[in-house]
Amino acid sequence: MRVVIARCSVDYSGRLDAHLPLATRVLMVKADGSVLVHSDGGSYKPLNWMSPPCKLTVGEPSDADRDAGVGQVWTVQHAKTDDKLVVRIHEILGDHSADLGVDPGLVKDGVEAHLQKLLAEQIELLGPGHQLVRREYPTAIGPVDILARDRDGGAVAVEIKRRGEIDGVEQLTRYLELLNRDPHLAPVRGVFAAQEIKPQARVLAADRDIRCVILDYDAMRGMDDAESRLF
Amino acid sequence: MRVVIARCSVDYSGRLDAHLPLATRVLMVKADGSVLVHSDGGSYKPLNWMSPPCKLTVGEPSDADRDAGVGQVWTVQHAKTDDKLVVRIHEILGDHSADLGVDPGLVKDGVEAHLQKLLAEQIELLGPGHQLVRREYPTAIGPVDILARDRDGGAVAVEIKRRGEIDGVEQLTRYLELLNRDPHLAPVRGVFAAQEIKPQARVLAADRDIRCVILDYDAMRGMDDAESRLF
DNA sequence: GGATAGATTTCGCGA
DNA sequence: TCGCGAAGTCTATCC
Repeated sequence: MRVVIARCSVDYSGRLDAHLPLATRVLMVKADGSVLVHSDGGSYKPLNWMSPPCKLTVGEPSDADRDAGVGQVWTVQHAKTDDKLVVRIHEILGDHSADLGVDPGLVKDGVEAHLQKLLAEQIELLGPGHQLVRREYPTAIGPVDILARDRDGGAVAVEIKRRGEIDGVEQLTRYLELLNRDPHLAPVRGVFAAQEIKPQARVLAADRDIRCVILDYDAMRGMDDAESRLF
Repeated sequence: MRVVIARCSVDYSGRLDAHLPLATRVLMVKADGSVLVHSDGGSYKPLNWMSPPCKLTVGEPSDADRDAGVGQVWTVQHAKTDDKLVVRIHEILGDHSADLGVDPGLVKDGVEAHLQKLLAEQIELLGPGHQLVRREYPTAIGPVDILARDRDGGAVAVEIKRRGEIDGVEQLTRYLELLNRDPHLAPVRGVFAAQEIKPQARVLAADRDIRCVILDYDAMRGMDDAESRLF
């Protein structure tokens, strides 16, 4: 890892063209050759970057660049596409290197998979008498998050999202269309379950006779802990 | 901007919980207090981070932490949510600060808006005799990118993407459904226009009788330049 | 300010 | 490798 603080201008060409005027920025060069150009603000996203696999070449400036005050030119060429990042460095204010080694990596918890697991365990949240058929019920266009039966034995397909938006309703609609072709299942009702459901998604779901269920993650997790303690 | 190279462990809690074991990493502290934790690989996305607005507090380690070799503890608390990032620093290998000033910002070219503008100007790319009605034609669920008339006066709704995927076809389908309820417009045909259209999107479009048109951005831009030079 | 659509999205999983 | 869905997505735009 090498961190350079420099006055520079940057040009990217590839999927789009972008230009950064001359200013002082932080250049981060990673061991795999990838380069990030950061300013002192914004979010975690760099102003410009080149993703690996790519190759960094340091070259001399052209006469025109030299006259404009450029000291060196970094060219970062992507290995597989024609994406290219060119950094024209006018002045280096800091240059620091360190050997970081391989990172042991991140441990995560709390995503949609967890919601799905919890809802499968607490399937009666869909209503009294509901029973789980299975998680990830396969269809021709991909698995439905949960397939269940209601108190009367009717099939229920559940799509789970952290945030319920229009896309999720569309997805569930495609599944329902397919599942309803199966005479062993039809008629299949749809349930759209999420921690939060956007108004437009709610309207679309209502229009398609899909029921919306809000999931309380903390309550479900609490229930899970309580159950764990019992056994 | 402050860049610290340190052996540290990191814990994030908020929308999820995540933990990074002890290793050497680069910590970037921006002027707005936001913090990025980078390893020597991956893409531009940090292993962990805290977005502004937030506040960084440097504190003494607890006795247990001190026994484990922790020298100082950074707590980065988000100002509006209860997201929190805790960095336990065992050893500082480098600490560099620089005043970057405000960045003049990025100049972009080549996005969807530009494609839409170019296609509106070169509407005959849809076929001889086509005429533009308007860009961003409003509907109840949002504006259609382009509404046009074909040589026979039939209405044509165009959805434009840089990369054409299933979502775009779904979006256009929703628009068509609405537009076809308007007796002044119906029947409305659909055109899915993109620089590149994924096979699955193409199949779905064909199934819904939506025509696919590939846009050659360079050619359209060249045409635009040529027209500009004429006037 | 809330909702929506785009992103040089990136990331991870499964076929 | 490709395709698809999720993301602590982030960000700009529009209402």
